[in-house]
Amino acid sequence: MSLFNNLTPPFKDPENIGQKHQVICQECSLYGLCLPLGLHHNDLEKLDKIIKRSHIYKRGQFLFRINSNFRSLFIVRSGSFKTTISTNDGREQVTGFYFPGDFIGLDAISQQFYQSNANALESSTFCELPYDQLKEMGKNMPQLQLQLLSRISKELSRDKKLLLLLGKKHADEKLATYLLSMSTNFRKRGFSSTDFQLSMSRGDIANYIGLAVETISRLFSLFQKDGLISMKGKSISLKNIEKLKILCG
Amino acid sequence: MSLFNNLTPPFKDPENIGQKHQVICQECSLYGLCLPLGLHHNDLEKLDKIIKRSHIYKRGQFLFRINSNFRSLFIVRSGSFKTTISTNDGREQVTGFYFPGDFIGLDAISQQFYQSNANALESSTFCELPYDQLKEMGKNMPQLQLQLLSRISKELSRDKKLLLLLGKKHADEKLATYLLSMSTNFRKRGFSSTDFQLSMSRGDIANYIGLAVETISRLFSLFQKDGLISMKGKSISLKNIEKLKILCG
DNA sequence: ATATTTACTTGATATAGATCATAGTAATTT
DNA sequence: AAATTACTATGATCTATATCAAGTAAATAT
Repeated sequence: MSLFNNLTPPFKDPENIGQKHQVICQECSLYGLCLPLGLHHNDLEKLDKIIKRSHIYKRGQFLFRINSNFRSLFIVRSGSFKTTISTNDGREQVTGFYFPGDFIGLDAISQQFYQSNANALESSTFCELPYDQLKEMGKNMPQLQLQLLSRISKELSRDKKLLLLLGKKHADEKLATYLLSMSTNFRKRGFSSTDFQLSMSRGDIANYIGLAVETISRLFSLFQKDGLISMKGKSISLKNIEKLKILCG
Repeated sequence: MSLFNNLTPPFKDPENIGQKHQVICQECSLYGLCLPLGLHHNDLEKLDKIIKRSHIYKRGQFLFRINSNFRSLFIVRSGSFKTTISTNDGREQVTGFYFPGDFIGLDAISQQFYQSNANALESSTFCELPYDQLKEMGKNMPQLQLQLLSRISKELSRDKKLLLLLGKKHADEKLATYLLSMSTNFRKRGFSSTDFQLSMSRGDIANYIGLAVETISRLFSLFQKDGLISMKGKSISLKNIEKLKILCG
């Protein structure tokens, strides 16, 4: 279980479904990272009413599948998710990892359908925002619209950097970049930027940054030998952030 | 010069700078492809007033550079543009090609600064939308906000597909995918989907889809030998779209 | 018109990282 | 607790595509 699971009230019993999940936005620990940021009290209460809060989704469980009808945007509450798309013959690409406060489904807004599959990397929860209602509310809440625009622009900018990574970086640069971006993810959420748990498998990391699993394994070993990191299973500790930054390219 | 240059009033004399460019939105041939779509007459007139219409930018000329202050969004009026980002040591990645009606700069909305370089692939013109004014107008024009959101979501979805291409597709699949996406670009703008001029160099194509120029050259030769396409310089004719579609993966 | 630069093509060779093979380890199910 | 399954590590080998080399064609400058 990743540290992210501690961001919202911890769910000690994974079978404890449907309870304690109705935390309102004002009392949510994600408040500072999430959509409501900057909304007035009244507006926040309205938004609060259209948000559906999920029970726990277990590892592998799907939030939505590609080409299914687009109805809602999702915001991660606890845990983490990945999105994937595939070629016709089944080669799969991980197109994003999502952590508490992140939006999932933004690329579906312009079409009728979801543009990827989304599933949980670990036991996770999320908030669901029915898009029709959100759209309606947005008409009288410019601040909400701007937040949405800003979030989607942010993801676009992230993906452009990923294009550079996939297109031009070497294996070691890819992994260093990935580790530092995870480090930033944790720091922004108030956790240690040097010691954390990766919620995704080596396979998912490899896929996301365009490498084979074996290459990732070898690089982790190499990085450890060079004193850049130390790791045990999914726990990792960044030992030389400066060197990692240089390695990023 | 690409066919796209004929979309708006053709500029026969490339030195004819500052003339004939003040076409209003209502009379612009891009109307159906562009931002104003769905706006009421009054709103359109307001929008029209904040739009600055550019003179001709020559091949290579920059619209903006990475890390410079974000002030405006741009919409291609004629010609075409590319955006690029680089590693520290100067390896460059083309992150997008932009054609008439396309927005440039959407990934800068959430930051203070442009996230890429943008320059013209050929003699081109654009409309400039000062973002502060656009934001202000959006508060009273939900339709405008939704258009913007839809456009940015569309680009996000395009980039996700590009991640799949860069991460998982083979060289021939990459090129086939690229050619068909160009074909769609032309079709959507009312041109032939089988016969067109590529405004970008082999080098730009290669870079965009993560290959070496030499590989592109070889593949073009191979595709011609196999009767998939025929081409002379930058003019290309798709001879077997069905086979190309199968090749896409 | 001619020179010079830049873009493109094709062949020969090299290599980064994939794939294959095997074994160990951790997680999950029975 | 044992058995099955999924994940991870590491060595050996292979291959798709990059890089290097050299010539041709096209574009731009003189």
